[in-house]
Amino acid sequence: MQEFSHSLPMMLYRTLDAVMPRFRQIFSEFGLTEQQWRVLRVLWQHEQIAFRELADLTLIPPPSLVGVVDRLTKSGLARRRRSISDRRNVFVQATSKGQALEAKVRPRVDKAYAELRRSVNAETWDALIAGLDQISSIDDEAGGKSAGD
Amino acid sequence: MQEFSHSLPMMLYRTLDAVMPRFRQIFSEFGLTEQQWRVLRVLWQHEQIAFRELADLTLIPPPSLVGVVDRLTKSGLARRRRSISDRRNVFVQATSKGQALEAKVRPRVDKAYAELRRSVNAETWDALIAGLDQISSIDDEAGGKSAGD
DNA sequence: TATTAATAATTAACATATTAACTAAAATTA
DNA sequence: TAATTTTAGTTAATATGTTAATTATTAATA
Repeated sequence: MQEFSHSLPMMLYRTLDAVMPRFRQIFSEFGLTEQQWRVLRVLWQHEQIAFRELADLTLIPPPSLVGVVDRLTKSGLARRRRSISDRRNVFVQATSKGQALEAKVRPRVDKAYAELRRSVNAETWDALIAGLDQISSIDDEAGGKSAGD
Repeated sequence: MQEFSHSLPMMLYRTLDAVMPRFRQIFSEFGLTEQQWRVLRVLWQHEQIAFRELADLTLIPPPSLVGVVDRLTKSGLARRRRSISDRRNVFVQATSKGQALEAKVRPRVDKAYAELRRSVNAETWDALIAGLDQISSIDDEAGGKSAGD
């Protein structure tokens, strides 16, 4: 039985702790949080996107996303739009100011990401991504809350 | 250039989202949060442990750990103890009630963990852990906040 | 020894995660 | 069509993450 410190969850958290600070450093230079960056990152490739889909793509839970979009709106970087056909739905889109930010932030982030990737052996990296992809696609049936109830 | 959705950070978050719910489910049955579990998990193998070391081993940042230990104390599962030699230092230890909890919670968690591990190919798992270990040991020099300033 | 610098834990302020409850709107059914 | 159920977004309550500032204590130095 492996050590607690080397359990999968702890390894995942430790890796995030090692990797994220360099990116958050960049985000903060532009007054962005990590979650705000993720939302913008998605908005930059969608003219407009449904709230729920935005939550899925950013991995931000809906209750949290409400606040993130609120703050992006206050910053003038994004805006909400009610669907006309189904007024329950909300679409989110980047403002022109939000769009303009891409040209400034992305190069910095992309560069940091490239540096990170270069610091790791290529096969190791690919195996890692593949492993993560495999585990993240496991159906969460344990716990009894599956879709088959 | 790979997709945003398959960037390392997003893959790590997605994996955690896939893996953690089954454990949190168990924790909640015993009135524990994930962080409280982590602290107890460490306290169970240390007669007493320095606050800072506890933060390092649980990967819980000190400001957060203050609250976690507070709540564990209110629950009667842990207690603080000031160091006599250096009154700045705080030691944390599990109460007898906190120790007793191990026999109830750990078997459940260990079982869930074993199931998780069985659901993944052995070589994939090992490669994953190895990759995470390698990346998490990268010196965070990017950002200019290294120890060499 | 008085002063200054360094440490350890904590507090503060703000943003986010988690789970449950709630509201409005739409879809379904009696 | 009225009542019921479902769905989408939001609010609420509590816990935690992140960064900076504070407090208490100790160590280092003039």
